[in-house]
Amino acid sequence: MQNTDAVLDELKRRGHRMTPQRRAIVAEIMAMAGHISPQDIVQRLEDRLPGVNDSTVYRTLDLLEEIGVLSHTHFGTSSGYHHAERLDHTHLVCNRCGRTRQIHIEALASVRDELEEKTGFLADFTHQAISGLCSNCREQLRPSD
Amino acid sequence: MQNTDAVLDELKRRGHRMTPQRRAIVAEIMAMAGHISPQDIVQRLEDRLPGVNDSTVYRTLDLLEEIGVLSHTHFGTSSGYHHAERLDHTHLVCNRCGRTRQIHIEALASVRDELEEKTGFLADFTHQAISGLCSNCREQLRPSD
DNA sequence: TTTTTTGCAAACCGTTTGCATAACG
DNA sequence: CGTTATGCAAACGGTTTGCAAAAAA
Repeated sequence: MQNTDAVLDELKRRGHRMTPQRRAIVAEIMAMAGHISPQDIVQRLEDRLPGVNDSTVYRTLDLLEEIGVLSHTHFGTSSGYHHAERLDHTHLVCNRCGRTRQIHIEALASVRDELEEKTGFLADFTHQAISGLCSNCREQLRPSD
Repeated sequence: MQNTDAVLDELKRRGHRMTPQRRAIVAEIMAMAGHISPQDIVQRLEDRLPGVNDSTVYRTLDLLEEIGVLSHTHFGTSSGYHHAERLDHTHLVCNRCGRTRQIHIEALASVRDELEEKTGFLADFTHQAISGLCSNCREQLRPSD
C-alpha cells in the first residue's frame, strides 16, 4: 500500500473508524519518504490539522504497524518507522556532516553476499543506516590539496 | 588504556580526584566488553558498591568520554558507549533471536572496500551494529528439513 | 445507541541539571 | 582549607496509559 486511500480503505475493511485525525495522520505518513519519526509527524500535523494530540499519533503508528503498513527501524540513535513496502534502499549517514544518502539495495547485494559467505550471517541493511564518511567529507579531510 | 589503574592514573594526572564511586564505576566499565549502557552500569554497581547515584554514573561516563577512554555508539535503538581503543570489531545482531555476535573488522574489509568503490562512501561498521539473520535462525526458518 | 477514538492529564523511563553537603587533596 | 565530587530532588523529552467525553457507525 503506497497511497493514503488504500490504507484508509484497509482500515475501514478491518472495522476501524474514519476520523479527521486518522485521515490527516495517514496522509502525512504516506507523504513522507524514508525514516518516519513520531515527533516529525506531530510537527507536520500542526499545519494540516492543528490540535491533534501526540498520543493519537502514537496510537495511529501502532495501528499502521499492526496492519503491516509500517514497520520499526533503528536509524542511529532515534528509533522510528518506515514504510513496510518501500524497503528497497539503505541510508548512508555521514559521521561528519550528518548528511544522509540513499542507495538502492541492489548496490549492496554483493556486499551482503560476501558477508554471508564469510560468516553465515544474512545482513538486512534496510533496517539500519550505515554510518561512515561521505565522499565530500573525505575530500575535505584529505591533508593535501 | 585497557585497564582500570591506567584510567584512574590518567584522571589523577588531569587533576581529577579519586573517590570510591569513581573507582567502582571505572572498574565496572573496564570489565565490560562491547556495548556499554549507562543503565547496565547502574545495575552492576548494585553489588560492587551499592547506593551510587545514577547521576554519578552519567557524569563519570561523560568524563571518560572527555579523556578519550570511551566514545559514543549507536547500537540499534539504544545509544551508549564503547571502549575507544577496542574498536576492532563489529556486532552482528540477529533480528529473530536477538543474539549478538562479534566479528573482527578485518573480515569486513573487503565488504567496506567494495561499498567504497561503488559509492565513494567509507563505511565505519564499528559504530553501528549490523542487523540481519544469524545462521542458526536461517536454518530454523528453512521450510523443508 | 453502541463501540471506537480522541484529548487530557498523569505516569513512565532514561537522562540531565542545580544546589547544598560531603569528601578529596 | 579550597575545590571537586556526590546525592538528592526536580525537570526534562519522548512515549505510554487510564479514563471520561466526543464522535463514528
